[in-house]
Amino acid sequence: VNLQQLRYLRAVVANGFSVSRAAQAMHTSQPGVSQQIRLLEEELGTEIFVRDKNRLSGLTRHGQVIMDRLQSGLAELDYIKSYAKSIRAETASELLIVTSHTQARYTLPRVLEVFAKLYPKVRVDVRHGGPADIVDTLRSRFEAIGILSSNVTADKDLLVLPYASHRRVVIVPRGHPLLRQSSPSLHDIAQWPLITYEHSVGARQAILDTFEAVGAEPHIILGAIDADVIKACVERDLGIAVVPEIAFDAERDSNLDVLVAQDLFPPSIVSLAINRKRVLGACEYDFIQLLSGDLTRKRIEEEAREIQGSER
Amino acid sequence: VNLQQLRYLRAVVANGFSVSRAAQAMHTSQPGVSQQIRLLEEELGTEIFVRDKNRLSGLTRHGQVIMDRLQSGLAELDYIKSYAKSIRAETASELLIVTSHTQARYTLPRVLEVFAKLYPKVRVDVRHGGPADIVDTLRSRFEAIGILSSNVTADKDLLVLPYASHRRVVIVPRGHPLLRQSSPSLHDIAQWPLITYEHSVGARQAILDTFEAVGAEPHIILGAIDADVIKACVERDLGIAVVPEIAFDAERDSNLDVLVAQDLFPPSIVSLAINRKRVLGACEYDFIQLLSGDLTRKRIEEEAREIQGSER
DNA sequence: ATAACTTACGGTAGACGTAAGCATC
DNA sequence: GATGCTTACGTCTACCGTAAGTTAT
Repeated sequence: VNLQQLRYLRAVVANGFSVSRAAQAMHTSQPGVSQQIRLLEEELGTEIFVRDKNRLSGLTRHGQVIMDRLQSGLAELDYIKSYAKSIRAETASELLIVTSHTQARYTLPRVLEVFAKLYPKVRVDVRHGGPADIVDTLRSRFEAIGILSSNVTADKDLLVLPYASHRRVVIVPRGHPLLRQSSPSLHDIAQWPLITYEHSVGARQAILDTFEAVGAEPHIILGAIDADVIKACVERDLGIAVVPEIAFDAERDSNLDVLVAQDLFPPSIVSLAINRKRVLGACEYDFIQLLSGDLTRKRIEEEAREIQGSER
Repeated sequence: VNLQQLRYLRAVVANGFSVSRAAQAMHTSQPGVSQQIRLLEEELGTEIFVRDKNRLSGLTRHGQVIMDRLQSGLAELDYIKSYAKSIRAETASELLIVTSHTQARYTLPRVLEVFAKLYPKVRVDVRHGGPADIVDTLRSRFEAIGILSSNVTADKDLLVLPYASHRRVVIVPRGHPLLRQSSPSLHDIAQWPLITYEHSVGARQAILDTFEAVGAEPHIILGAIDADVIKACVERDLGIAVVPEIAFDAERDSNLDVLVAQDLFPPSIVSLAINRKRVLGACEYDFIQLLSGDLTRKRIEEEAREIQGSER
């Protein structure tokens, strides 16, 4: 068994069971990948992929178990390389930030601006995705730093530290009838077509749950991936929306109004999330502290030590 | 980076930083191991081992982090092979049981006898060691099945299911003065030289804690690794001892007597422990159910599902 | 006919083993 | 001088890429 074979396997899965795309991604030839996978299956004595009409189409039952172990195993080993690279450079040479679109768009830029001055040579990659994507990435790439704007269910592999809370507001087109009500209720708001996030975004569920808790049934007219799209749609009077306060800028969004009934929706809790196995360096700690002064190195080290308990 | 290199690395650590012994263990030549490790260190750009007078003597600070990830990563990948082997054979071809000496000696034989009839072709390896060894093995070899006779601190990687409780008894040489007391206290018992387990055995601490709780200070005259040695010593009147009731056999141990004051010591809780990542097959479930009828397949599957929660 | 995986085959890198070299006790 | 790690070097395996083959849409 060879590491390369396992990487090929992972690449094939990551590329939707396409050997050709996997080969491209791995900068190698397609037959090589094909053959190595066959060899591996032969050596293990079990089919990993379901072959459908001479094409890979999925994982066998056993393949799923194998891929599970393979993913986490390779993640560990890959981190060794990432870690080695970071210590070689003394200070990290790149940061991988995974976060929600809202954070990437409305809070990170300020942080990145300051950070870039502190560490002009560090490349920062920002990815955004839904909570599931973020957690997935934190699991498979230990070096990533996650910023989640949803309440992630406690995860034994991750260290999750809430550090901020953003109020949510209802935005409406300028001069909207709702503005005339002194303190509109959730039921009042539910009367109007609602524009909200797409399924993969964590905030969607939080918002819908709030309506549901009081028995209100909003009519969702559109699900968008980010607040910018939502705002654009609200401007065009397609409906109203609930967004984090930080996504609203009174100057730029002059075509929108905010309802005063602020606290109808629970705030969005922003947390830092990192893989427990991650070893942070000075650069990372500085970045994190820029997110929130509360997240000091000392505190993070304490929190990290906490739950572990029984490590040898 | 090559899988083989990583295996060499692990072998060197496992063999007390001896390259030669690692090479032997890996059935290869010493120079090969030496060179591959150098190559790996070069590729990673960091020293993993502390070299002391042309000899490896420990891990560097970075080496520790690397080895940590490497151990768990390789464990995952090795399990793939183990798993593949087990599905190839339809029923498992071997079981690895790790347990305390007491269990291995006094409860397992009966179980193994029945199991051998059910699965005559399955080879069963029984290892014994202290709680730390057992947990270590369960962490690095997922295929292992652990039977712990101590209360293991909750471990996120392991599924621990208590299934039995053994009373502890005080054994004394036949006709010992203590037998004349109607119900001796812990203080009375502490008057006599005590033979107990060695440090690595979990029961030692449980027993000493019991004395300490009432302020008694037994004089430990000997620490042995297993109950058989302890019994032999008690027979020769070196002292008295506290052992699980199952370790005492009235017929065979005719030179010993048991104190009637039974419940002075807390019982020894016996638990099944398996790695959460382990996939159990019919053979394993049958083995486990032989340990205790309560440990049905259904129950184990339920318990396994429980704490996970947030897996993708 | 095209797209995708598989088989066939030759070249080459790199892992392994032997043998010699060095350092420490 | 014995032990144990390192360097040097030749061999040989096996991985990879090219090219041709197969299969299904």
